[in-house]
Amino acid sequence: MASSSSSLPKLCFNSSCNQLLGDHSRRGWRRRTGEFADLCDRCGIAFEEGNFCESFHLNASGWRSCESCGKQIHCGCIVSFHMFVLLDAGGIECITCTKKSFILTPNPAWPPPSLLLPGLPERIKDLSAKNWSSIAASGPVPWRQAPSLFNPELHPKMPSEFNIPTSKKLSDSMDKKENLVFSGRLMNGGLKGDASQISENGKSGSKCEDQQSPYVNDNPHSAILKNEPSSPNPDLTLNTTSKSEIAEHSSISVSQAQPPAPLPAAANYNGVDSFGEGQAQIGRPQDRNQLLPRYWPKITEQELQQISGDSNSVITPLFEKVLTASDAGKIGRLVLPKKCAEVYLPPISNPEGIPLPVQDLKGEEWVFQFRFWPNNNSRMYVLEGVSPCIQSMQLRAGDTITFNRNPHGKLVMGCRKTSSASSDQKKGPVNTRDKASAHGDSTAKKSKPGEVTAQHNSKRNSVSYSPLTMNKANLADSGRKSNKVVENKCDAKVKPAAKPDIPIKRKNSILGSKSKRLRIENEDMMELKLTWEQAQGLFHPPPNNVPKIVLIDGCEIEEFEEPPIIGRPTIVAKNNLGEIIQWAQCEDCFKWRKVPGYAILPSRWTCSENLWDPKRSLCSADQELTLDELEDLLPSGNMAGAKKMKAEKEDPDSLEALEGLDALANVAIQEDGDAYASSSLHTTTTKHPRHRPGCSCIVCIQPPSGKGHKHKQTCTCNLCMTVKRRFKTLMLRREIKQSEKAETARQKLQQPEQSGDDDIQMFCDAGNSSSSHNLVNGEGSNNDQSKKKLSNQLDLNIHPEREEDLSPVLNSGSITRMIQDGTGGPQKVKKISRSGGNLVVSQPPPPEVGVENYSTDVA
DNA sequence: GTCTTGCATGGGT
DNA sequence: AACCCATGCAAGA
Repeated sequence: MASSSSSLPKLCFNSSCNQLLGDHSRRGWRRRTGEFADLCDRCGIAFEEGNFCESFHLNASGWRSCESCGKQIHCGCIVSFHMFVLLDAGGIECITCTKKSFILTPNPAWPPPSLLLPGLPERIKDLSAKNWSSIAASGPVPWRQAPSLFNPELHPKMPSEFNIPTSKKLSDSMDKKENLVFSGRLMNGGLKGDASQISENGKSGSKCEDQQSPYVNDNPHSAILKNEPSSPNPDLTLNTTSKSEIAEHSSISVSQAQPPAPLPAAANYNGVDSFGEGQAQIGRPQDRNQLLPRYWPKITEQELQQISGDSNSVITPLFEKVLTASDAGKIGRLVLPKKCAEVYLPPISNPEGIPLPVQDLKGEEWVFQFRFWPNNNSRMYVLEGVSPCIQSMQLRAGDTITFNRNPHGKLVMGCRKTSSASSDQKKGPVNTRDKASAHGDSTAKKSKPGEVTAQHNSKRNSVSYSPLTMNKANLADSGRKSNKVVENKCDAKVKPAAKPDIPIKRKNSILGSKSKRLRIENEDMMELKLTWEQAQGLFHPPPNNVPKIVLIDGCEIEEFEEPPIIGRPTIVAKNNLGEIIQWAQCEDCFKWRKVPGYAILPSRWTCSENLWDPKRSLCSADQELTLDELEDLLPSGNMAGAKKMKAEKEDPDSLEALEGLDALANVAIQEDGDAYASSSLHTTTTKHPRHRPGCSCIVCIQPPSGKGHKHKQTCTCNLCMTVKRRFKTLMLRREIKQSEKAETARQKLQQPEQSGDDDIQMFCDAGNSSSSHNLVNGEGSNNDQSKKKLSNQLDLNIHPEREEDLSPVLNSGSITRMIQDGTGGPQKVKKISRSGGNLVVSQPPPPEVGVENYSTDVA
């Protein structure tokens, strides 16, 4: 009897007594810590005889009468919590009367079909234990909400019946303040009244109306099953039984030696809560037919409260499932775990199934088709037509859907959304699977694929400021395609506050998944890469900030400690004095203003912000540049402003049409995913953070792909000369490396159009008209016309960064080539693999290239 | 061409 | 080894 393990002198746990306990004490009720209240002889005897509340709580509030026999029961008191059940229609019933009411049913977890159908709620409302008994078939089950759940012979046990860990473990669980409630904890009383509010010594009886101990309804079963229904003194019987079970439970707990956390946290919680003696029967499912732990309802109090709402409805958590991609997909089929379907849903014999009304959290009623498919001599249960509901609840793959039953027998769906991606990654177990893992669920523990994926994701989800992490919003502006890529191809976890799209189950990786739906095709990967690169192009590195280069999935990502600067693109040029200047276009009037070379302008910049030239700090001020100068200066793709101005000047009527064309062009450019389209004339590339405005290296002097100023074949500007020289240099290097091909290479140099069969393939920019002066072509080597057209033409509009990709360090196995867009539209960039891999390119401009001469001098 | 339906497949438990 | 179940996929609407 003595249960005290402390060496300190102890007082009787009954606060009304507090008598000093000697060596001998009597064990009272089970406390929430899992220990037992130590009582003095007098109190202990009163407890054992079932008179404790009558003796000590008589003046406390919370006494209620059994609706059937009128017996007074002190509700809400831990001492007598198991002596009554809450009636659906209100009121309580003593356990004796309850026992008379319940009998088991073959599948009593499910109410009569009539209860499944809408339209009968009123009838259901008055459903009492007797109603349930009328539909029951065999055996006493005091859990009117789901009597079958406690039919160990016919049905899998509810989590409430799973093993309870040792008291120590239970205590530990309590210490962790698990917020989960026992699945069988039905009563909203348990929701509204914190368990802790129910004093262990019964002092909180005053709150009993609001704190009807729910737990007795969960598991009084244990007492009843172990006691003869004819027990003359139910109270005493219950107490006695409890005590015997307590001992039994202790041994069970130890012998089964479950890890502290393998059980649903809910069970853990209840295993130690103040309602506790009912857990004597808690045990792990004994046979293989029982639910897998992953389906155990791990519903939290909060969720229960959400489901039960303000009503005093009693919610019975049945099972839950983490939504898969299929479940949450458009197809609208939710695969139900077989056991769950067979145990908790109405039996179906016809594959066509039956309509199954389900209520959601908002009280909305949905009717799904509950059916099965024959599958390998078995069945596969599905709920069809769940898509609207899933969408309504804004659930996605990875979220958990819970199935509960309200007192009326109606299914109520709850949900648990996975937390945001970042917290997922950082906080560890968050989703159900992880929770299960924490519980020791072996299946969950093996779910390493998810971890792999998480790592994979985290790879992309740099915490530091990188264009990648910031490119979402920007890409949204810079191109629909890019945006699409980000949304579809990047794991949603990258997106802040987004949930993972994929439940990550069994799959080794999303990218490498066997699932076609999850797999990112090579082409898409390429698209993704380009998108990242484009994103990089949008950012200026913060001043004096050297980025950290990270290689992710072969993509070079720069990370900055500080957020990158998104600056307004400008045209770098030189003035008469040879000083580096920039030409910036006013957002409002489209006029170009000269600003110092060092200036970094905000993305939206207007004349009024022209601090350097007060004379031209108003839009009304004339533009310094003539239109012709401007035309020379501007890359063709960015002539919108100039054209607009010119058109306005020459023919005001044409302006509108021109704007329309520009809009179309912009759309086209954006469609092509060119992040530069929206802005860049010359942006400081983050690929080369040292390239500041004014930098005139080979990379910086070139406009972005497709946007460049068209140079004529005979053009001898510095840029053209540089490119030509560089091309020559490249070929020479190649010549050295491939001595046996030296002769061929020289020929190619002289007749570049023939070089297409090899590595270097530069394509013309067909954006120009017939007089276009583009370069070398490889693809068209078998096309004589193309050859002629392309011969001796240099493309000065190649993407400089593509060239950088040629760096053997970064991309030794591939070479970028510009593929001519036959429509004359923006170039598309593809990377092709090189088998030879022996071309060394993209070294810094050779020394002979006088970079200082490459700036376009427009002054 | 798209959507729906029902079965098949195969990795995971 | 049997079963489960996520998902593919073909046929039909």
